[in-house]
Amino acid sequence: MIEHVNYRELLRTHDLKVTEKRLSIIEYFSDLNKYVSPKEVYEHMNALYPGISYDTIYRNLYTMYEVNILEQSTFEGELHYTISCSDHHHHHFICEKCGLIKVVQYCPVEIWKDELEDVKINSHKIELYGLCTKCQKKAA
Amino acid sequence: MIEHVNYRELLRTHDLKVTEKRLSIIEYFSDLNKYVSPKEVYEHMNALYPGISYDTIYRNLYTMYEVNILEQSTFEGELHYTISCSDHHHHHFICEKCGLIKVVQYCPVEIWKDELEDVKINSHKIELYGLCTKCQKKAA
DNA sequence: AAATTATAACGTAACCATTACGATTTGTAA
DNA sequence: TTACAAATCGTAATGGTTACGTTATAATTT
Repeated sequence: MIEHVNYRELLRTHDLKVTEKRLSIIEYFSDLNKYVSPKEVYEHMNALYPGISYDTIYRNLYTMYEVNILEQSTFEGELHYTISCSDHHHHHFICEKCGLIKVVQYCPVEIWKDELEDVKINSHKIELYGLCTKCQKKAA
Repeated sequence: MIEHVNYRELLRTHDLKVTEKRLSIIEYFSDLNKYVSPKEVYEHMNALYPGISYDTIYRNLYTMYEVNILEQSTFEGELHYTISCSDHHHHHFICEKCGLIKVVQYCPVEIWKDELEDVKINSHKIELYGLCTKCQKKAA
């Protein structure tokens, strides 16, 4: 998780102008620790800034994804974003019920590179799905 | 890859009526060995059966996915399908250039279960992306 | 083989997430 | 504080997907 310290700095680092809306979006994500859809972001932002444009939401989400402030994933056909844990390679467990994220460290990409020696692996996507501790208890 | 043998049988096994369109869709996939979008399937089918309904394409793709004749994946925000290699657990390498699929055997799901002992892992998604041998040569 | 019934396909429009765009406002640097 | 580039607004368009009443076809029964 990115440190709270200074969202202004975070945006400046990536040559993005520091705007109210952007700060507000980052703040929304900062303690969320789950993937949310643009719609959810829109609803949150529209409460704070009534009449905010879709354009502002979608473009900012994508822009911040491009510079690695956010992570993007497609879940059931829809885009979802979460704040980026930018400092090291990792993957995610995602709770199917509540969307909670847990970071997973182990990554066997080197093993796959051996298995597929004739192709060039540029990237990979790994996601684990299931129920978090809380949602397991609720289900029982 | 499912054996060519008998697509009729394949459909009957899953309590699906054997129709021309369905046979034709399976035939289209049978030697393709890559993920394609519904649009691509539509274009192929519309050439064979001019005026074919979107409904027929989308519903059949989804139906055949449900009974595991096809596999589904989301790539750049769009659904994609390929014929299912239904007989064993595996994952895919997908060529970013031409869409070619290679099957990957190794799967570390047990390691992840150890790492995340407090959650219940129900499923997982693993995909490797890069360039196949042919597309590497073309690029050079 | 004909009749019956359940499922599939047709034709078309609606839905909905996402994107586009000209006009306006705001942030930043000179 | 002026000027310019970038961001936001407001709104409409786009495009993949789904919905649905009607018609056709496959499978089952008589």
